[in-house]
Amino acid sequence: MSDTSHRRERLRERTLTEIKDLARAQLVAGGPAAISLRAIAREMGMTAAALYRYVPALDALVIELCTDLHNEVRIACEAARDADGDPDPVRRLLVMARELRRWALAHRPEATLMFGPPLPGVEQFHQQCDDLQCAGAQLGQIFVQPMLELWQAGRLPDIGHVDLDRLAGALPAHGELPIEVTAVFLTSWTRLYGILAAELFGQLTWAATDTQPLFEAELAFFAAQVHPTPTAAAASVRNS
Amino acid sequence: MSDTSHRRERLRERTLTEIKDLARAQLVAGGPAAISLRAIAREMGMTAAALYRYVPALDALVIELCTDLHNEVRIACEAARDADGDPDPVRRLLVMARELRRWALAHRPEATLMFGPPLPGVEQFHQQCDDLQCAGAQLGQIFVQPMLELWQAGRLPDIGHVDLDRLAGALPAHGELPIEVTAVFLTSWTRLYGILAAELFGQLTWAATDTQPLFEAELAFFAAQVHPTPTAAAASVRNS
DNA sequence: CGCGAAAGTAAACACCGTTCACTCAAATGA
DNA sequence: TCATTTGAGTGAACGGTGTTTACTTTCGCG
Repeated sequence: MSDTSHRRERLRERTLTEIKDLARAQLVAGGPAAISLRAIAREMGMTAAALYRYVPALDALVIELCTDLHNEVRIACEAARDADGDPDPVRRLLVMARELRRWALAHRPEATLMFGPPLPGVEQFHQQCDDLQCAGAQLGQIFVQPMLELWQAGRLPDIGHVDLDRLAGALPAHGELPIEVTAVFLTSWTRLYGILAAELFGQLTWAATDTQPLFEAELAFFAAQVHPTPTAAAASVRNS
Repeated sequence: MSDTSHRRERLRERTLTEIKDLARAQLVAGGPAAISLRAIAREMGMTAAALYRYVPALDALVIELCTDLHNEVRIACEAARDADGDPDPVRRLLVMARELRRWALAHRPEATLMFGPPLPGVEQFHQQCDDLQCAGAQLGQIFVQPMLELWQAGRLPDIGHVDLDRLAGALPAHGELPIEVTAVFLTSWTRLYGILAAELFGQLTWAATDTQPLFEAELAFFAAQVHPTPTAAAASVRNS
């Protein structure tokens, strides 16, 4: 009973992955706005209405795709980190950040969907705060974790001029992180995000065409700010 | 002859501003994707086809709206700067940056349109590099200018770890700026942009709900990096 | 084999951008 | 002043979108 039922489910899941694959293909081909249920159905030789057996609405499909992408880039960063092998937190951060940028520029439409503004109304926005940002938070966590290690080792950079009291009042409930780690993470993350998003969205095409020097400079700046451990780990600033 | 013709032109221009006003109202109400020619025409008691006497296409209308918004925020920043009156370049930069953030958060849909990814295809993207980024560049220029003054006064912050050679190879032709100024500008601009865009796009709702401490920290950090002039101007770090 | 649930279809509704042929009024020139 | 040209606006159509509803078909399970 469950055997054939499983076959059913597998078929269903296969159809759903086909839907998501086609959605991604459309995303790659024409950007986030080009994702269309009718076009997916057309390509699958089906009616658009049939897709509603698998997806409650277009928004949900886009959100799910967005979640998958967050996981994909997180796994890519983790893989790059593990492939490098260096246990030094700073080195791990640099490797992951570079992989994040590499992935984003190699998958611009996907990155635009992930890091750009949420598409339609406000519902999806809140959804992003709960469901998707779960994946988004997981992506952030792999950067938070090495910073936490740095903090535990007393190597965390000084939080420049951040008003910790006010920042502490603006944190979500689930934050069990030391406020210093949060401050350093947010500062570094938004700096990298700014360079990446600005390039992705063509915000500074009038000022520069290659943001790699800026990105590397932020990485080097961060690394230089980390308090050196007496033993080694000062040579990890070097590029890969 | 030209008298009546002028009246005609005024009427035409009045209609065009009405179109753009309604487009902006839709933008405010429902985000960039909610801008619709048919809805504008409906609200004006006209046919959608009639709008094509005033606007070549929806994309062009959005681009023009975007240009207007860039000018509007630039003028707002200039006004804040002039209202403050302090001639110190650092002080002017801080005032303008704060006004930029205040405006963006007070006009989130408009800011999303301006600072988010370009909506449809790639054509608009290039248009943004030429026509719109003309307005975008002007917005950037009011921040470049005080930095240029700082450079002339020998007070420009040290460009952290930016690879100036590589950066110099990635600049558009129209750049007659000293490379150090460009480097400092791009670094500071992308840092502020990152905080602003991240908040606008809900990218770190899982990590923080108020980015004001981060923004102020970046400003303070920049101000602290400026080489002090022998006379005064070190007290201008204070908030307004 | 027959039943029932799941999958898929067809049609409709309400939108959207855009184009084309057409009307109508107003400004222009002789 | 009168005919003409120009511009604004209309109506209909084409092709596209998301979504819902009622209906049909298919297929696994008892």
